[in-house]
Amino acid sequence: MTLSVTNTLSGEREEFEPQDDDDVLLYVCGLTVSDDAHLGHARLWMHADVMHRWLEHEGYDVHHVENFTDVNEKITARIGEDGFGDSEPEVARHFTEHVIRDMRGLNLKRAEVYPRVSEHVPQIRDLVETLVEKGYAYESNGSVYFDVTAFEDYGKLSNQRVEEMEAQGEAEERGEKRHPADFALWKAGGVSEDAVAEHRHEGLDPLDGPQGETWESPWGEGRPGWHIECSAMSMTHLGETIDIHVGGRDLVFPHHENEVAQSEAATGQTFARYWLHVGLLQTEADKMSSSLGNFFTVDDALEEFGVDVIRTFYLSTGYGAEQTFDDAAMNEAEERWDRLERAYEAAVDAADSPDAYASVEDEDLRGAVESTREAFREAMNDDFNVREAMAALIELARAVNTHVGDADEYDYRGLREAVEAFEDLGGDVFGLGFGGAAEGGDVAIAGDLVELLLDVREAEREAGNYDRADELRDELAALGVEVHDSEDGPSFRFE
RNA sequence: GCCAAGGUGGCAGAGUUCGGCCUAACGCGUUCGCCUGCAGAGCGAAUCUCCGCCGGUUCAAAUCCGGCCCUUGGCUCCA
Repeated sequence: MTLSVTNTLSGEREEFEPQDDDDVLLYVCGLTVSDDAHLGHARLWMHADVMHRWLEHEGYDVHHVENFTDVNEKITARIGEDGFGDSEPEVARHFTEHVIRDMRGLNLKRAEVYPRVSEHVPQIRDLVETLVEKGYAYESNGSVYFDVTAFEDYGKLSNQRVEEMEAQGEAEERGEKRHPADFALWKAGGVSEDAVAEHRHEGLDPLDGPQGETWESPWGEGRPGWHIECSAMSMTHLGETIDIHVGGRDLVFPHHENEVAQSEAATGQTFARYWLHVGLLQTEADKMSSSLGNFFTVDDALEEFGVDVIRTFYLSTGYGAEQTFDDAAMNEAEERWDRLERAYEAAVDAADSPDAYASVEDEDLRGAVESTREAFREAMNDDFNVREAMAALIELARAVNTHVGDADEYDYRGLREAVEAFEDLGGDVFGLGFGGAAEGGDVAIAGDLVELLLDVREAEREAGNYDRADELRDELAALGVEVHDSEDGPSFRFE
């Protein structure tokens, strides 16, 4: 049973075989650091992260590179705003730091390298020079453009034809370009004032003017084009041919198409062997008036829902499909995560209880662990079908609940195996917080205090003072402590 | 107009690569039963015979073929 993925290049499902048996070269098309990241970005990261984790789980050494685009008009447009900084690098650093905090908060595995455009200008210049020398690019007024007609395979990723694009652009729109589909590899001069004005936020003095960085080049002072950066950084850190390139579906054309063209024209080698595109996150679209509050930053979402609920939300739809973010979806995610977490805690507690010392054998439980691992693996190998894999985990939760609820004596080994499956599959692969934070210090004391209150409440119950008992339970609930009565006495969990 | 992704039961969302185990997984919601002093959690059950529309292929189609409708993303220095 091997991994198969949907490759945008072929439009079909293909068996995944990395160039090297042990290593996987993974490039994730990163973010332009001109704003705080929102849940749409996080969805891409999360799916790339789960792919990374699954490949590692299957024994591969994953070399993960993810760029930050820190040279861009959108960044210069923010200069001087809200104390973000007085230069392009300062503004970029401000947002980069924020984005890294978000990534940590989302429990993403670290990439090996997070290259920045500003640190790869020499490589970009070299790449552009190579393209000019090979006849795939031409200089025009100090800018350099890629000549799409010179690259035979142009359009192979997005399935478009150069001839058809020809019809779209009127001659006067071409400006310095020979063909309307040609794109800039190197832009002459400083930042474009028009582009900056377009992204300039209100309340800023337009006379401040753009203050973007510029670099020397054989064609004069200028800045790198947008698409070239990914090619240069990918090649610098992972070589001419990578295994997997992950990106948002909105970037297939022109960005990824152009990456393929310029990279392959320069090296003569395949740029990326598998192109995996992540579907976009939709909001309740048509309420366009409230579009201000319509997009959630990662920051706010982390605050409101917590990592595990956010990850569970993303885990309920395959990476390739679109997903809608709304209250109902988040509520469902919350319920699903609670269910998993409760079952996990029940398994941990039961395995540690006196009833587990008898250690009977429950075939159903042990069978469930085994079928969960099998189903999970099969689902993940099926184009990273996270929803199916998640379903397998929930089946395990049911099996644990049934065992803990029905059995007089517990199957210690079966419970341990279940706990391990939760931690391995749900924790390591899905990045969910199973058994993560060790309880200590204040939390332990709080737990002892709750126990104390529950003892008091038990006394009230035995005395028939149910009003008082319910009051205590309600008050604890208000503090985030969920009380659960059973034959064996009360238990609780922190929400 | 062109390219791409998608239209599945109250919601959400797998399944379509390799047609039958799909009278459609997992979950959310609702209802009921067990449990409980009550509640929650848990377990069990019900709800939904149906997979955008039309036609075709087949013993058999959500899954294959043809046509149509709709939604979303992209279409040149803009992520």
